[in-house]
This record gives sequence, C-alpha cells and structure tokens, in this order.
Amino acid sequence: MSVIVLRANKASETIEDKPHIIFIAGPTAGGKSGAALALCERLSGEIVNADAMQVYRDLRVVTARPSMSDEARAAHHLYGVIDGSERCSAGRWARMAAPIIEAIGARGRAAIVVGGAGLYFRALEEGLSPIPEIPSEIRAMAKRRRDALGPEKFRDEVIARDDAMTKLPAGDAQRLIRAWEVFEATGQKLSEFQALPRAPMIAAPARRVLVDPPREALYAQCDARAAAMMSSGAIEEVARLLERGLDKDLPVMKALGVPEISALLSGDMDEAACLAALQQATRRFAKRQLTWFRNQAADWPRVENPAAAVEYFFADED
RNA sequence: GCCCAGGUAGCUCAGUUGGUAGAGCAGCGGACUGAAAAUCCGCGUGUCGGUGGUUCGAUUCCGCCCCUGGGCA
Repeated sequence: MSVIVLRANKASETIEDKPHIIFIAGPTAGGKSGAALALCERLSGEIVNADAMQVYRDLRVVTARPSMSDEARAAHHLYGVIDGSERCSAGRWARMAAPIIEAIGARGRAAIVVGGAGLYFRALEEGLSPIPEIPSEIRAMAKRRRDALGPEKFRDEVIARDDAMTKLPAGDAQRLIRAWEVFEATGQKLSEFQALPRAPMIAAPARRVLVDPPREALYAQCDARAAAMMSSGAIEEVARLLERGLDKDLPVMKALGVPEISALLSGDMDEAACLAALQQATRRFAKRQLTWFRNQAADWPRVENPAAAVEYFFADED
C-alpha cells in the first residue's frame, strides 16, 4: 500500500507533514470551490474565501457561493460576512483573512484560501503599501471633483499633486480618484506610499496552484453557470437587493448579474437578452482573470482542472 | 426547370467607376498596490463562394458552376 505524501513538502518533511497554507486561484466557473472542498476533506483543513463578491451577505446565488450543504462539510470563512451597504477592499479583506489563516494554522489545520481575486492573494503574500484608511467622504469629494472638472482636467490636477500619475490615462477614473483622495487625506503622494517597503501578511509561504482550464471549456462553463443561476433564484435575489435602494457605486451593485438582472426587472431587457448579457459578462470577466493570472501570476504552478488541483498536492510514494 | 436578389471578418453589412478591403457587434492582447466580479489601454482577425476569361493588374468586368432567399411554374 502506498503512503500519501505531500509532493511539495518533500524537502521539509521532518518539520511538517502537511502545508499550513494553500492557495487555489483561477478564473470564475473553473471549479475552484469544489477542488477546495475536496482538498479540505483530505487534509482536514478549513476554507477561506478569496473572492471579492462572495464576501457580501446579499449575494449568494449570483456569486455562486458554496451551498449550505457544502458549508456544512467543512469550515468556511469570509463568505457572506459583509453587508452590501458596506465596501470591502483588498486591504480590508486581507486584514480579515490574515488572522483567520493564522488561527487555522494554530489549530493544526490547513488554511485553504480559494478565490478568483488575484490581487487578494498578492496582498497576502506581498502586503499592501502602508496607507492610512481614507474616509469615504474624501472619496466622495474626489468623485465630485472629477465630475466638476471633467476627466482631462481632473487628471491634470492629480498629476500636479503626484507627477508619477502621468502613467494613468484620463479615463482611469478609479485609480485617479484613488491618487487624489490619498493626497487629499494625507498630504502625501500615493506614489510615495507605494514606494515604501511592504511586508507579507502571512507568516509562511503558501503552496499555490492555479486552476487554468482551456478557454473553450471555461467559456462553456461560464455559459452554463449563468443559465443555471437564472433558473435558481438569481432574479429574486437581485430584486431583493434592489429593494434596499443602495448606492449604485457600491461594489455589491457591480457584481456580475446585478446590472443585467436589474435591466430585466425594469423591463429594459427580456429574459433571453438578460441571459445572453450575463453570459457575455461572465466570459469577459473570466478572460480578464486569465490575462491577470497569465501575466501577474506567471510563476504559479498550473493545472487544467479541479481534480488535478487536488492531486497536485499529493503524490504516491512507491 | 425558369426569372429575380444575394454570397465580402465569427455575425449583420458597407465598399472598391479595375490597383488584394472597413464599420458596428462579437472576439483577441495588455495594464493592474485598499472598488479587482473593479477600472483602463490597445488590436481587423479576410483564399472578397468556386473556376475559367479579358487585363500590366480582377474581390470589382464577362462566361460557366455551386450555395442561400424570394417569385413563376
């Protein structure tokens, strides 16, 4: 009978017989969650969400959050923990995730961090620049300022405060607003903060694997998932969210499916058009993720499917 | 079978009075430090249905063939 040994661990078998921190990343609809659950059961681990939208309480169907029964099979962290009226961010997420990962390790279990937000994994591994919390009123000011000046003049104003921002095109409202608000709130340039050293937020390096399916198969899965959502409560879920009358700028309002189903509910789209729009939005998102992982996570080991992601961490010793 | 109208990018189409072609949508590539399911930047990807002919040169003009739609029988 063969003994199961962690392949990636062979060099340090005497110190530990299993990894404490595992990262599973990959594009949407690629089967990450299932892989995480399977791995979790084999390693006796706990799952930590690294998805930007699954953190919001209001969205379960539309974000393809693990089902109640999946959640019952293993400990799940950071799913549905933030109210839709609030904003999460890479920093806020990482500050929540880091202590959870540490506590899981302290219990002698494996923390399996799974999600599609490459930036979140990076925040954990490399840390973020030490920038103070910016009050939301300042961001609102930045937004108003941009509306008043127009994109070009607003960009000029940002560059006058931080000349490193010439790299940003006038259309990139989000990053220009970020630079403006940081200067406004702190009197210091964003680029100066970004030049400061960063510290990893996790103590030990993670074992990483990227689920990277062939594009055609991934797109088919995106289409299938979107269709399944529409017939399993997505419309009702979005209707409930809309009833809250939340600010359109909130992240939760930008989740895939929210704009499309809103258009359906308001009569601007019929059901077929809504589904087609959701499928297309999902495919485009997956494509952006593929680009990110291809270029920003080039050194991550890749596997083509969820099953291989699980097997990646094991090897039979003859 | 005959008569029309069409066959040009993945789709819907424009165009070239003969000098190997361009829009929209779709798609593809790229950037990425607290909104990342976000935000932004870039790129036509093509046997112009096939085959002969005329021509220095044919996607364009002519012949024949094939395919699609409509009409007449």
